Amino acid sequence: MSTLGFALLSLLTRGPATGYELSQRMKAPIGHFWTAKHSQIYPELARLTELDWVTATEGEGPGPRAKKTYSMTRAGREALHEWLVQPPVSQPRSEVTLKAYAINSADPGAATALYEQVAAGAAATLAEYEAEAELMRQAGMDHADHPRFGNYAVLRMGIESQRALHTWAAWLAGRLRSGM
Amino acid sequence: MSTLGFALLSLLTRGPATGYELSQRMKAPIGHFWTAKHSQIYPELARLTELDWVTATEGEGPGPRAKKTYSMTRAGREALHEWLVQPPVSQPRSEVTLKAYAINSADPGAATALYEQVAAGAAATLAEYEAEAELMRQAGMDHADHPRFGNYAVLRMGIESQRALHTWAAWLAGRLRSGM
DNA sequence: GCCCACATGTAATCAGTTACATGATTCT
DNA sequence: AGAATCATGTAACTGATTACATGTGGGC
Repeated sequence: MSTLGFALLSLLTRGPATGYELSQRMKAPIGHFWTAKHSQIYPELARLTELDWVTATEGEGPGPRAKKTYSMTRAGREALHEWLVQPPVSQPRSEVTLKAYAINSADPGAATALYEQVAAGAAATLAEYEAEAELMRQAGMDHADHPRFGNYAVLRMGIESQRALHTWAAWLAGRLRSGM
Repeated sequence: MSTLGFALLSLLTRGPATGYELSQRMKAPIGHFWTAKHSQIYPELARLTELDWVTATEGEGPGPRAKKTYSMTRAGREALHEWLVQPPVSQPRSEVTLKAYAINSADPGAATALYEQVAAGAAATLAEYEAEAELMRQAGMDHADHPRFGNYAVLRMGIESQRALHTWAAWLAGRLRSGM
């Protein structure tokens, strides 16, 4: 099973949902670290159904096709349970870091502007996440026994990532300015 | 042109190379943020050659085929120059963060062990990167005018990323222990 | 003799994005 | 009347991994 399959199972731990709702749920907070379009989600749900890791109950849809609400099965829960504690393998990809590798081939002014912009964007996103995290703490979501502690944990990673990006981009912009 | 194409051009700013050498060069430091197998690199070099962004000079190879050494052309340098200052679009993917989202469905003991392991791994990688960065500073690579400043900049992002990962994983492991 | 480094490719498959296709309800 | 939201799918294509395929030279 692909990572996306487990991502969908993870989303279903928050309760049954349609493919459409799963794609909405995927937006925040895990969308900061894993995304998929509906065109990838629907076939994946079909595969999960084949495996009997999820089941669908059909109902009246707004369009020409039936609306299907998916729930995890016992087998799905077991598969997820195992996957969750396997050491992760995927390595990150970062286009902005790749660009920094060839920075001496870039126009200094434009490059400085780019990394200042990246730093500013990271600062803005960070502020957003911090505000959301504060709301979550007020709801008690920062305790491991809260049913949506996972949302808080993911947001914390978002905060750490954006902080790292901000620190780095601001440092780089500064270096470029002093080297001009 | 795909991101990989620009990654290869970036690697060629360090001097002409064969496909094989490019795949070696890709290992460190940019391999921490962008990788490709040789099976993806060779066809991509062919596409870059079609575009006249690189040229190959052929020579005797160790195997049945000729060894080709690639160099960037003026057009390649111009294309890279433009790409370097375009705002990056790709969003990161993190399997370990995805797993944290469904943490309440995991076995608490195994999950604690997993995040402790992630934290320990990040600490080890961080120490490695710090040592390498110190060597680079001694070589003067921390100045924007040094021809390999890009290597140092990428390594700095590696340091910030590992620091963020370590902070987060250690925090999460601590939370899981206190919630047990 | 066997493994490793050097060196280059192709084929099959899987993962992910973009575009195409349909249609009801609700809000402006 | 037109746009947005709800809702589900397929087709075509691009990007990336795994597996197949070949062959030399050097070290143990």
